[in-house]
Amino acid sequence: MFKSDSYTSTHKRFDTLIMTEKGDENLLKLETLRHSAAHVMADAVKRLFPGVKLAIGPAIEDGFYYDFDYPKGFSTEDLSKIEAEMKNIIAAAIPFERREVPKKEAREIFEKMGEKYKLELIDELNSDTVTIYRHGDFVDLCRGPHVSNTRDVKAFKLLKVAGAYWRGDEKNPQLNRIYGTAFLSKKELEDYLSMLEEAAKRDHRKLGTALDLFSTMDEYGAGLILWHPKGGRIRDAIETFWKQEHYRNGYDILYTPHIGRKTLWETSGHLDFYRDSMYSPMDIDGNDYFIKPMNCPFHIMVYKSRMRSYRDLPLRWAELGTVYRYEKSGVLHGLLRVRGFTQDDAHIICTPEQIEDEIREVLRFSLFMWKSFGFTNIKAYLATRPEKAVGEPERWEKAITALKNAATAEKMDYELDQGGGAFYGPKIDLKVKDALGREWQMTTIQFDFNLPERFDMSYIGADGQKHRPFMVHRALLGSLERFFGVLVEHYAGDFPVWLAPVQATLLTITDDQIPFAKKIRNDLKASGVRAELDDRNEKLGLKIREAELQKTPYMLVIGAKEAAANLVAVRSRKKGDLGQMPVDRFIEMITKDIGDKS
RNA sequence: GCCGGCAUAGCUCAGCGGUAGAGCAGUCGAUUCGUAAUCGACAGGUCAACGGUUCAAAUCCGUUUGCCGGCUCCA
Repeated sequence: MFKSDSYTSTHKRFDTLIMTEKGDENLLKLETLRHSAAHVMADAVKRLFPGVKLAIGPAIEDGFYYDFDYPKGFSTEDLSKIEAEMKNIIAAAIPFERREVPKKEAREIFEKMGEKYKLELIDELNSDTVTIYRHGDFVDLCRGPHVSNTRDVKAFKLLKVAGAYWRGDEKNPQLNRIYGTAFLSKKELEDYLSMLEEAAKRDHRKLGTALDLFSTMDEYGAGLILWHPKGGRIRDAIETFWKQEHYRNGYDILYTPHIGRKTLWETSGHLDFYRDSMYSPMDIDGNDYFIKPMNCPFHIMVYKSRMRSYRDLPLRWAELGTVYRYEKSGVLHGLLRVRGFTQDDAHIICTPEQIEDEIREVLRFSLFMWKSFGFTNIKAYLATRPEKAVGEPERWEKAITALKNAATAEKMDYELDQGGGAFYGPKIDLKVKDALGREWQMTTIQFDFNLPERFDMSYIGADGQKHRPFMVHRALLGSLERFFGVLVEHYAGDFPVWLAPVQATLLTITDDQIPFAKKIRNDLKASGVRAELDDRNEKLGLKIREAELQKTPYMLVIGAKEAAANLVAVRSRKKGDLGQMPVDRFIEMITKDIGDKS
């Protein structure tokens, strides 16, 4: 017999509870609720679409899904039908019941229902017994826990249908997934839905068109980006800052080619383990050349261009290196997943004694960069040695210790991904949270025990002998394309003054002020301010509206009064009308903004 | 690559078997205006491409290209 769930029965109705920011207990409740919502949805789907087979239906970070085997597939219209049926099930207030049964019995139950995926799951479970949950006629293999009654599922919404492979493997049959979300209260559901709307409004692809920052078009190829003048301005501001800070932090800057001979990629091993991401070779004078998917082999060639002494180390070589990698057509996404992109790459080559300090410096530098771009919520993920790996274990140990110590020294909490490192070295990744609380993986600091071996890199130590250096790859922003995409969404296109493509727009009221406005614009430009003049014969209201829509930080209104008194009337996008002032004072003000990165 | 959806003017979208539409943007003209949209005229399209069904295709079918949502969340 089914009996009432021991977990859920001791708890109150969930819809009366409020989820707190980090309450583990509430998180558990939320997961329970979502998982229960997935069951209710599966029940509704089985009622509406007989013959559907169930796969899996877990709670996920912002909701839940259930995978169904239903060859016809679901349409968006089906979602509202399913929602309506779910509401019936919820209104019927059916209790959830839990039962622990021997595997054999579970097999019989699901065999009778023809649930072949469930049978596969049962066979894989290690324990002798499994738990099954039931509400009404709906029975599912499930670890639980669940809410006590279907009526506890109140605030839910189905969001989208999608294809998904059984167990995420493209060789397996494709299933139909329905995504939904559920919250403990209606209020939280509404907040979540409006967050989704806000995210859609901030979509960098939309803003990219509206603010004329960049474009992608099918005429010249998928996953390739054109940077328009305004996007170019921002990128230039980023790159200028990036270079300046790299020089300040002891880096040198390299420039390396876009293509390289086959032998280089053979030596590096890329043609063995990275070929799938590389484009076909081109023939040049009978030799195969490949477009680079990474910069490292070239940096190593620079290293090997002459003998290196321990006195030369550490070497910190950075490059804004544009690489091309094959990505499956279906995964391309605006600026966030592209086929050609510019990494803010660097390689640090150093002695074993230097790695602790070097890693700590990289981490510190990285955090400084993120802060400069307005990101303060950052998490670290440390990945250690996988089973299959190259490099001596002592080197791995030393590197992991250096990564851990650096994180501790920078007071960063890190999550440990045991065995999650690449075969050639451990790494620490940083994920940053944007203004909407979404997490993006950006920075990576990665040891490499493979390439120094393959290229036989060495330096002469104090003992006069050859030694193998340590090599670290690192990208702080990741790639300029991806970083820019995240930046656009983070600021919703409303860039701080130092990044804004147009920092000040001059707005004339009548044609009479054009000569004066031109002079002011030139003064601003001479002072390094990115200024534009809107001298069209249009009303002030229209010019202001358009400058606002372009998210220009400052508008300088110039009418007869200003021209006569040699003043500008300043309107700040953030603070509104600031009144009249001499140009010099405005330049002082905006220069301070630029310097403060505000 | 696979599943599903989508592709109409520069942008946002309507039309869904019977000769291509709107708003914004553009061009021209009028207006010279004080803090989020001045008025009018004009121009703009092989309805993504190719093939098919039909007396007739933007509309129905197929292929290709591109875009969008997924395919990593594990009873």
